[in-house]
This record gives sequence, structure tokens and C-alpha cells, in this order.
Amino acid sequence: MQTSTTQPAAEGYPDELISSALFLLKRLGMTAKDESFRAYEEAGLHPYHYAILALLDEGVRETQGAIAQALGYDKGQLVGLLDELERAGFVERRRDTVDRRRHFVLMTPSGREALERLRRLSAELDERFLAPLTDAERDQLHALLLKLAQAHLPNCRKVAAISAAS
Amino acid sequence: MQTSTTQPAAEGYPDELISSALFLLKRLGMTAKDESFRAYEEAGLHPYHYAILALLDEGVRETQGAIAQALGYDKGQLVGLLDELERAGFVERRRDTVDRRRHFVLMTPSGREALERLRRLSAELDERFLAPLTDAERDQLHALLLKLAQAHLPNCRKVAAISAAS
DNA sequence: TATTGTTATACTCTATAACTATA
DNA sequence: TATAGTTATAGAGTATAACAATA
Repeated sequence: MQTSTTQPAAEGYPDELISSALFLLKRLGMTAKDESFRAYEEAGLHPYHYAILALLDEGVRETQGAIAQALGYDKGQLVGLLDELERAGFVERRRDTVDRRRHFVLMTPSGREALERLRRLSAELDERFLAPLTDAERDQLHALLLKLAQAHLPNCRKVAAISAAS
Repeated sequence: MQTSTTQPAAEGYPDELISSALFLLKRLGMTAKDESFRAYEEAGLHPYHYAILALLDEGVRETQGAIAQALGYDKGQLVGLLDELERAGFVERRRDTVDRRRHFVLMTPSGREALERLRRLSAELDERFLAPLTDAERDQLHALLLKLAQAHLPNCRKVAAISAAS
């Protein structure tokens, strides 16, 4: 579709939007999400699956409710994600013997392998998306986003300890 | 809901996710989008309406197709947005007399007033969301996001000229 | 009666594609 | 035949709420 000759069409976002950090954050966040989804899809998984496996790898025996809370997912949504992971053989659900309403979720050996693959994929995506930035700029960006995350993402609050320690 | 005593539940995102700038960008972008939507909703509008009015304020006579292209919206989606703006009296559609398939979109005086209000709202939202950052850090963040935007957001490409000029 | 996990439902957002009127 | 705008449809993603089992 070539630009019409009878009218000088606008070529992109208005300047006043581009000069808003929040606007850029929203658009870039959506773009990053879309690109991630597509990339994970080629691996037959979703970023959510990666988050679940990464959480399980932290060593704590997690019930479904705890997983949903830690990742900020709806518990109904989590059921389907765990179904998929279980079908793929990456996790197992095991009933808690002392409280039979609860199910612990355990990662299997092949789940650990999948996690490794997902880690590499995640690193590639970071690398690709942040390619325009130098290493120093990437560190800057991460530090700034972390500050915002601690204020705005309830599930990032605990990082206060981490960032203080590192 | 208090944490159960029988199991040490995870309290938030896994560290490996938090250490990814892309992960934080995605989550913060979604949060920012949600908060913006809610705030604009109280004003009876959407961020998209602001984008459209801001574009029209740049002075060029825009057809609907040009608006959709400039903002990256689906043309079918734009129809509804313009309907709402027109119902509110903020824009008018006027047929192009030389090519009667086309409609120019013009902002009305009360549309200009609405734009002023939306600008104030947008500034407030930026201020509120970036509150954890100093002025210098906000500039840093904006510069970094702009670099990424020029690489990843097609409709931000033109800013190369702007940022070089400023 | 409250809680864990499951299922069903509905609602938003978006993408696609059919449709009209004009060219 | 192709294009500008409109309308209709379908899909993904998400949130809500009803439900069964257990406490």
C-alpha cells in the first residue's frame, strides 16, 4: 500500500506520546509479550510454563494454590497450564496425604530438561530484544525496571532483600 | 488468606525471572496498561482516544486509513473508536469531495478541550507510575526505552529525526 | 462452614474476513 | 478490479462464579 499523493499522511505516533516513558513502556511491554509468546509457541510451550517450572526449581514443595499466588495467576487458569505440563511429562501432581484437598506439584527429570531449554530460549529473547543497548545500558535498564517493579508488582516485593544482597 | 503453617510457600516470582529485563518489561507494561485503562475509563475514554486526538492535533488532515496506520490500529477497530469520539462531539467525519470513499476526521473545539484534559491525565499517570525514580532516572529510562522503541515499534521509527534534533 | 482444586461461563480485546460504496 | 470504510464473526486471553471433595 503506497501513500496517497493527495494527502500528507501521518507517519507514526504523535510526538507527545513518544515523549511519555509510560507510553513507550506499555507499547514495548506488549510487543515483548507478543514476541515471547510466538517464540515459546514454537517450542510448544508458553512463558507461563517457564515461570511455573522456574518456580518449582527453587526447591520448595508447592501446592497449586501457592503457585498461583506466587506467580499472580488465576487458580482456574493454572489448572489448564498444569494439565499441559503434566501431559508433556514435565510435572506430576501428588495429593497431600495430611490434607487431601491439596496437591503438591513436582517437577520431573524431563521437566528439568525442558526448564534448561526454556532458560536458553529466555536468554536468547532477552539478548535479541535488548540488542540495541550496550551491556552497561542493559544493566541500567534492569535496575530502573526493578525499582518500578518493586513499587508496582506485588510479586516482586521480596526482591528488596535480593537487590540489597547482590 | 494467611499462609499455611504446614508448607513454606513461595512468596513471589522466581529470581531468575526477576533478573530478566524482558520479564520486568512485560509485566510492568501490562500493569501500566491496566492502570491506564482504569484511569481513562473514569474519564469515560480510553488511551486510544487520547492517541487519536493527539494525532489529529498535529495539524494534518487525516483520513481514517491514515490514522489507523499511524497508530498501528486495526481499521475495523478504529471505526468504533471514532464512533465513540463522534458521539461525544470530539471529532467529525467529513467526506472527501474528490474521492468520496474517503473520510477526513476533524477535531472539534470540545475535542480540543478533551485533549487538554487527557494530556493532564497522561502526565499524572506518568508521574504516579514513575514516582520511585528521580528526574535523572526518568530521563535515563525514557532514553533507553526510546532506543528500544526505535528498533521494535515500527511507528516510532520517525523519531530518529526528533531525537537527533533535540 | 471454609478451603483446594476443578469446571463452566462470560466478557474483553483483537484479528480476520465478508460487505458497501465508490473509484 | 481495487480501495476506504463498515460490519460481522471468530479467536485468544482472562476474570468470575458455580461445583465437588475434603477439612
